[in-house]
Amino acid sequence: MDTARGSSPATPSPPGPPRTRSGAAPSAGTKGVPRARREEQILAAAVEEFGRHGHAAASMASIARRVGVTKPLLYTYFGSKDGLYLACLEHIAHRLVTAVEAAMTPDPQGLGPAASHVPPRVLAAVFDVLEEQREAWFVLYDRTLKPGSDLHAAAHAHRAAIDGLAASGTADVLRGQGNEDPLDADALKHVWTGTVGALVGWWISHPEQSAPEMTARCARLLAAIRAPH
Amino acid sequence: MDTARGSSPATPSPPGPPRTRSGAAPSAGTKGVPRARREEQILAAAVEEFGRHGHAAASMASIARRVGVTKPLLYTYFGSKDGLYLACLEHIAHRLVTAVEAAMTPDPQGLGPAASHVPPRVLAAVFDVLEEQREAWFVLYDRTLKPGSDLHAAAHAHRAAIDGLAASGTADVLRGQGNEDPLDADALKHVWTGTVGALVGWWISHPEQSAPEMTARCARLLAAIRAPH
DNA sequence: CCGGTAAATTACCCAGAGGTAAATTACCGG
DNA sequence: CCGGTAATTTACCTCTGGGTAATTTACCGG
Repeated sequence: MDTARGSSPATPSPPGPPRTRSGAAPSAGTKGVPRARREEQILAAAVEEFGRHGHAAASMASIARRVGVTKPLLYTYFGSKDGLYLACLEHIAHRLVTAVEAAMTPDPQGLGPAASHVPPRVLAAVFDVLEEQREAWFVLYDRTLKPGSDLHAAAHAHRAAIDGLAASGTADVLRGQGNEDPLDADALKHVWTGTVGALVGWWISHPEQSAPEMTARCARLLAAIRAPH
Repeated sequence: MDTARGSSPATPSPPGPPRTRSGAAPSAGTKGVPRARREEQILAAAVEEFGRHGHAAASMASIARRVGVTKPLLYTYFGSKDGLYLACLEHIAHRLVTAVEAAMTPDPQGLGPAASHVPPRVLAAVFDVLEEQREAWFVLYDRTLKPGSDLHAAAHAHRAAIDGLAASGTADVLRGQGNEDPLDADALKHVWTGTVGALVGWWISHPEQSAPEMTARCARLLAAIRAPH
């Protein structure tokens, strides 16, 4: 009783291909899904599992089941649990960095956008990237990774690009205030990424909200926080 | 509510307790530590483990090892892993709620403190409670609990009291702005607790910082965020 | 039609973690 | 000095989960 068996997998079997003489057999052999597409499916399922439960609590068998496939396939494609995790890390880090970079350095003529317009733009970019895979954020920001492990280091490294962008933004805020304390800057950066995480967490528990709706809501909240009270 | 409270010595390693004929043997038999004190030690170790790695990734053996004791003792004292987790939950939820409540409704004569003074007061209270067990926060706010499980429900229930306090504070801010949207209020509450979590996370990675130092830093950061930029 | 290869499965192994029964050691009151 | 009880360990069971070897099924080019 190890892996998926019998009933139809997550994705309904593609309309044309293989299909043994019997109606729909969960037997061995190719299912006509090329490796590249399978890898995408596996990656998507893995991101969701890892993001939801954290690296340690996520199980390979569970990911395989979600895709409608068995464990060994994951191992032939990704080598190991850590290998799969690393692939997830790279995948989403790349997408997030690209989007956030674009949001922070936009219009070609002239300088960057006005400082106070940056946070909403960044949030919009993040929500857009995460729309279909909201848990992805928590793969990157997985607090349960054992400090000192390779994975912890890898996650830290992949976060570095995003954290760097966050740091440049928050540092400006503090410098404008005459605050040059590097620890304050580091802490504020942490608070910013933590806030994004909190927003994504809220979004996950409100699946009906669209990315643009989230963006609008965040604009309201940011305004409320900044107003004098 | 617990076990007998004796008049036995109270310092860490009692000067003259048991000790077999040999110098120091890891053998069976009592070590002279009364149940109540052992339970405290176990609870402390468990909070740290659960907070660091999340419920699923934490191991009983690891907790036992940290205390300098073996697994069966944990089971005779707390019944099961979930039982121990529940005990942790109750312990820290109680301490946090008490402290935050006190911070939000202080001076007996007159109304509560000025609205803008509340957040720093709450943070000070939280940092004070968590000073010696910073990871405790993440036992309460453990994102890796499987939704639908008993533990998830229990954690949610224990968070409820704190979240309620957060909600009352954040709702005021929004109402002062003319914003009555309940979803906005819920999201802002989530952002606030998330921010506290982010600050605690930063604190954990900077062990040399004292609670008062954290409080001061947060005051600076709050001011910086609220100032026009 | 035949073999090669890609896509998958079945059936395992093994370490580790939750959990338990039974024995062991020390103390304390009579 | 004796027995009861609290504190604690040793040794074990079992199930889950990462990981692997060998095998099966389907397609494709000659």
